[in-house]
Amino acid sequence: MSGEDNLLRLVEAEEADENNYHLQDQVGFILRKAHQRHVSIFASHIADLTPPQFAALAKLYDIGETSQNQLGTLIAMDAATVKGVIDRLKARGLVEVSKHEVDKRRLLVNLTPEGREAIERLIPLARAITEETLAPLTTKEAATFLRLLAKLA
Amino acid sequence: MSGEDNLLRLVEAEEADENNYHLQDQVGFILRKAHQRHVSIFASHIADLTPPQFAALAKLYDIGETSQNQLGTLIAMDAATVKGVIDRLKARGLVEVSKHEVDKRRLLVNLTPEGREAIERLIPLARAITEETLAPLTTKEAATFLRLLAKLA
DNA sequence: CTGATATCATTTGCATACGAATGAATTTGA
DNA sequence: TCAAATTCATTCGTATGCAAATGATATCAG
Repeated sequence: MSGEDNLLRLVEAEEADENNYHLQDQVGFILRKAHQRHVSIFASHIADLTPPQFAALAKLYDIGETSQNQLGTLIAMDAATVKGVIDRLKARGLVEVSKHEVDKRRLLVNLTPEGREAIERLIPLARAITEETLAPLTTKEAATFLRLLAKLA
Repeated sequence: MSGEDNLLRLVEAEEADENNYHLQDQVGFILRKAHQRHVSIFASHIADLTPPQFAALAKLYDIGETSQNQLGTLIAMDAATVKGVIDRLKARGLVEVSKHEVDKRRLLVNLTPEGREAIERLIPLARAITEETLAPLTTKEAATFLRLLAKLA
């Protein structure tokens, strides 16, 4: 085989690599799969609540009563989505809503005693979920990953 | 202030830290936000297709005709989800389906010429999407991030 | 060969997720 | 002050995403 042949092969290989699009290497696709895996782990530990519902309860537990819109901002949900989440939590008696006395546009949301009891019971499970999600990484890798992930989010 | 006071404060701080659950530090929550950001970037570059629809086209372009179920496995979608995605791509003339000659359970899916033209046109945009998604990271950080993310997915 | 098991696809029901449109209430600015 | 712009919430439409049930077909085991 001549040197020219080798060069030709190399050039063709580079072109093939450039022209080839591998879905499984794209950050968006892997991000979607990692998210799916996390949701699955979450469901295996906490069967009666979804991650968004848990997020709403956890944030209300953290900051106390707030408006539906503000809550949505804090847990990264748009107005339409947060409404559905709050409606379902309300139907289950975990949160209660009331009108803001001064600003009549606002809908205040707060935990009920049942909601408070629920989130206090679930937080230890949530810690286990985080741990299991990160289990494929070493402690050091997990710290690096979280740092970089936060830069992307 | 006595040494005992300092010790008490330290113990209280540690307890507070243990008892405090910060949603915004949990891998699941950040993963969800990073995924949201990616979808948003995707939509800003490719308005007429969703990431799952793009994934289906890209995989069919890569491997050629396959069954609906097999395609679902390759792009990480369950049977119910992939059916909806394929139905919509079919309605737009980007894929076509046919029955497997031997195994009558299987539904074969393939790109149409329009689908092939579309995915060839979109792949350069997809590269830009990946690049923009990873833009907050340096090249080295991005490589590290992708390696760790893949371990989680 | 045939009954049990497994696979492929579909359907239903529920839960995010978001764009766009709408209406009510508030704030701003000329 | 008052019209314009903004904010808060709701509704509608579309698109994942998954569990569970169902039906059709194929494979396996005795």
